[in-house]
Amino acid sequence: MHWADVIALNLSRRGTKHIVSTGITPSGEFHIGHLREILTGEMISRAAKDAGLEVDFIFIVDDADPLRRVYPFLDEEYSKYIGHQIGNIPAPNAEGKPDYERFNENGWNYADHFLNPFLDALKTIGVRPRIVKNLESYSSGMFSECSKIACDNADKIREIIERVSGRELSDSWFPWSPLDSSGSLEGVTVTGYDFPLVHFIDSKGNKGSSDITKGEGKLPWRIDWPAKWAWIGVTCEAFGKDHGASGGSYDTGKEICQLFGYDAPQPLVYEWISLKGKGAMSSSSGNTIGPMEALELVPPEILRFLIAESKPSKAIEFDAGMSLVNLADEYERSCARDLTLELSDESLSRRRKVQLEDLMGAVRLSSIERNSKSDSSNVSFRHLALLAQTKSNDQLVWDSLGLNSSNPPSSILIDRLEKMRTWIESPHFPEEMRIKIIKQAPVEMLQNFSDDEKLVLANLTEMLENCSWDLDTIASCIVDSAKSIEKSPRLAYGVSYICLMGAKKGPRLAPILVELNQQEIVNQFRLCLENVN
RNA sequence: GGGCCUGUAGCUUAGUCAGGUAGAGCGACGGACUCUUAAUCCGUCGGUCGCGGGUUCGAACCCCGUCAGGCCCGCCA
Repeated sequence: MHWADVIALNLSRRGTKHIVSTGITPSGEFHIGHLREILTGEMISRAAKDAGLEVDFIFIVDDADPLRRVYPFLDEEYSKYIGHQIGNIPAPNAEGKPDYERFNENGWNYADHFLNPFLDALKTIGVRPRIVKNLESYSSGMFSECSKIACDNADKIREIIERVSGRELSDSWFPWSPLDSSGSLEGVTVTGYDFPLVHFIDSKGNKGSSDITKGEGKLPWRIDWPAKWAWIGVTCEAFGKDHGASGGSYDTGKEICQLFGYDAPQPLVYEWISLKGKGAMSSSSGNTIGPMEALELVPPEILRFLIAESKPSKAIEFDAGMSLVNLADEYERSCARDLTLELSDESLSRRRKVQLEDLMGAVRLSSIERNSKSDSSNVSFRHLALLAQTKSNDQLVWDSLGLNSSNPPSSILIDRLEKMRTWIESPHFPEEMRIKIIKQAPVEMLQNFSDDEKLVLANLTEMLENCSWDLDTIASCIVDSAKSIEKSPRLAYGVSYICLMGAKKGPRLAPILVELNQQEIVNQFRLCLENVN
């Protein structure tokens, strides 16, 4: 059974109504690592719906979190906002400076600045969660009840965190972080509690009080999280392995949640996505691929497939080079198979059955719209990469695929071709996929030619020189150059590939040659002929 | 120091919860085809399941130890 279906099955044992939650702090540019958080949750939701459950899928935006430091993409001016809640400070402009104008005019804040493009990207991959903003939730009193319980039971919470995480909390620790008069959560020391007020002294020695029912501060993360579960009614949440480690925030949250009179949600821990050969994704080192950038290259259903086919516990190494080709082709191959039919075979081993079920689940969860047929283009990535490189315009590609006005290309295929062209232009496109005629064939390969191959090369050179330069003629020249000495055309193709591309195999030749200059090609063959002996 | 996750064919991996002769895809190799293009079709090769012990009639799976990579135990999501 697919991993998402396994979770759905567990959920069905707990009840029929569920709230599946995900959450991210928009403290900087999103990257595809964040996509795993959202997609994992979305796939669980979809699987749960498929299992007949009623599901609400939400995305909690942690815009109540403070700005931790001045990130490399920010101007030094942001240092004054350290400790301030990211939903309450201006967004950076192109130079990384705070954009006061937009902030004052229409409230364009730091969190939204990073969040909104991500939400757009989510739309294109078929993810439309209900958005819950933390800052709003605090100020509208959604956290009030849990905040009161937390403050009333500060000792119990302290005990749980110290025992479960094994770390010691300072004497001044309190389960509420008040905002000081300047709007900062940092350097504030709690001095007393008298519901609904938490009294404090800030870093400059100013005293003040924070009303916990009005969002004049927030719960620290380890309490904030279980409080969300409780007030929202979260029954399932997928989270990164950092939270999932034993003694981590899920473990403490699970117990703290009980104080709120709520059972912790069904957990699912997922691994990180890293960039192949470059280690973990990190915005500061520039070692990152944003969801938007990824979606320019990768068709959305294939990005989904990447997440769907990997078990959450497996680390994913993302790579926009050859791995992408293989991934996309595997998706196409899988779509083309009739997995239901294959599964109906009684003689299948249990193992084989499980494999087919998982694959079927992955394909099902990869389609952009739930319950739609798989978003297959029926053309392999490899094939499309060739067409995009050898055909100068889209119409020629459709012609080659046998598509015309009565049998037009699908919107998926049109989208694929557009992305393919972007990809080919990008530095991510793998060299081994790039079609290019080399200037000089490797002499070593030429000198290993058999007598037959030499003969074919001589034939071919002469035939190409004298033929008319069109598709059919070129093709028959190649075939005939071998047939004339009663050899398989394969031999002639092999010879041609070595001379033109330095490899034993290659893409179908005639359509490529016809785009090139006849005399240059002939000259190249002639040059090879001189080198064979 | 304490804990968690991962380690299976060249690559990606399934199988580990419920122990029963190691499964798959890709690649590679061989063959067919050159009449939709690195395609397609057919076939072959490929694994001491990180390592060492233990339990068992039987271990990739359970137990103990060990090595390697990653993560958490810093209010950090």
